[in-house]
Amino acid sequence: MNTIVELPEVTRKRMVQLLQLLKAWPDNKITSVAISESTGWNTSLIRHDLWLLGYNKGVSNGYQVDDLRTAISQALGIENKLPIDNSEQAIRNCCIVGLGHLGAALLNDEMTENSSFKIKAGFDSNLYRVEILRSSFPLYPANEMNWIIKQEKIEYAILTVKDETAQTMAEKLVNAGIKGIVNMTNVVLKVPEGVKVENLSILNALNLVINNSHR
Amino acid sequence: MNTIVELPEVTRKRMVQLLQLLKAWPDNKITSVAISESTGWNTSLIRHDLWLLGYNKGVSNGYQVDDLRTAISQALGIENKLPIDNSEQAIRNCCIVGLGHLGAALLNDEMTENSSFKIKAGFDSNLYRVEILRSSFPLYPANEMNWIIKQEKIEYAILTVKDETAQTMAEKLVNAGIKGIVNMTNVVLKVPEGVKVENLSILNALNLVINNSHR
DNA sequence: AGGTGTGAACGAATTCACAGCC
DNA sequence: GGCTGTGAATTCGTTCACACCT
Repeated sequence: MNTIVELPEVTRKRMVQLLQLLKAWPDNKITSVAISESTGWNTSLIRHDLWLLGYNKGVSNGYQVDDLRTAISQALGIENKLPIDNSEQAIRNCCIVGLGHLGAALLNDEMTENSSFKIKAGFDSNLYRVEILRSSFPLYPANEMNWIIKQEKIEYAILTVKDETAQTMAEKLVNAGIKGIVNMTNVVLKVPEGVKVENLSILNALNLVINNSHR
Repeated sequence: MNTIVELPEVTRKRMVQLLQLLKAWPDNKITSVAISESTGWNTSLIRHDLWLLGYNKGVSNGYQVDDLRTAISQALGIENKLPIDNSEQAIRNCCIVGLGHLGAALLNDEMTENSSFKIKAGFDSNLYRVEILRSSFPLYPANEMNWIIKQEKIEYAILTVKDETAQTMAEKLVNAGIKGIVNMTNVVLKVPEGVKVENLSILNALNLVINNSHR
């Protein structure tokens, strides 16, 4: 048996991905071997992750996809809902900060469809953008960020401002009570402990994808 | 002394970020303590990383920012150039696959300015998009991907198609000889060993940024 | 046979500790 | 005193090995 202890970050990362794999899985059965073939993770690692997470309903010929999905979702607190399922569940409100090219690309709900996230607002310090852009949720000038975030109970932000203003904006978000930031800028953000940052800089990713294996 | 061995992936990741930090550093001197304050990494970890990478020009009162920058760039093969510097250097060609909201947001060069990357092409299977979108590099229908990639010597791709076609497109990219993929879809891509994938799914990032620390 | 659950064994990454330098 | 370079010690993550199930 395994005590309810904080899951390691690496495991969480894999489980979030596994959830995506399961979402698109054709069959209703899956084995650690099959997962391994799709992901490259060692079969023991997969079983071990599942074990850490407290799941032990696997039978000798694999896992039940639906059951595994809901188990992982619950363990991670993700509530990755199926399109049909409209059960009452925690909605996590988020916002987009910076409506330049990248931010403006996120102005429709499609990304968060069937997820437990809901985009409630977009912000930009450029009033023109705020007025001219069309979106499926309201846009506001950046100076209204603080009270809107509080009023709308927004907990997470997607940061798509330009590098120069990234740190300043992050600080404003933190002051407004934001709990997590998806950072699409190239900047290494400095945030107080307790605020989680996930870095998604495309340029940094390109730099990491360079393959200088000497072989 | 330290033999020229493959750098661990974690170290590479930190170094790419450190490079960004140095790029914006106001002073020309920096210490491991200062880096730690900005990034949260333990000071020993920073020194250790630098050591792994073979750098040992730090004096007892810190590092020379410019020198450290070029050293890291070289060690990683990144050639992170300063705006002024127009030295001859390896250009890494890349392309954007999928010109939906996200892909269309990347149709100008600004992201790769001052980097060693150059976007040479955009692809989409929707001919209408290919014709109507404006960009600072040519756009092509997806079925011309293979020969354009070869002709233009494109090595890296940013994948911004919708989830349903992600795996198929990735396979086409691999067949065309692509070496690395920045994967902005939610799909866990299955690629042959030797092809590097960096996952940048915004939705997955949101799921990871959820903070269920029980404290 | 082909699968899971689980702890132990192993390997990788981080932190500690301290000598040496300015 | 405050800093780096570096190996050793420690912590953390992955893989192995095997009992058990169907």
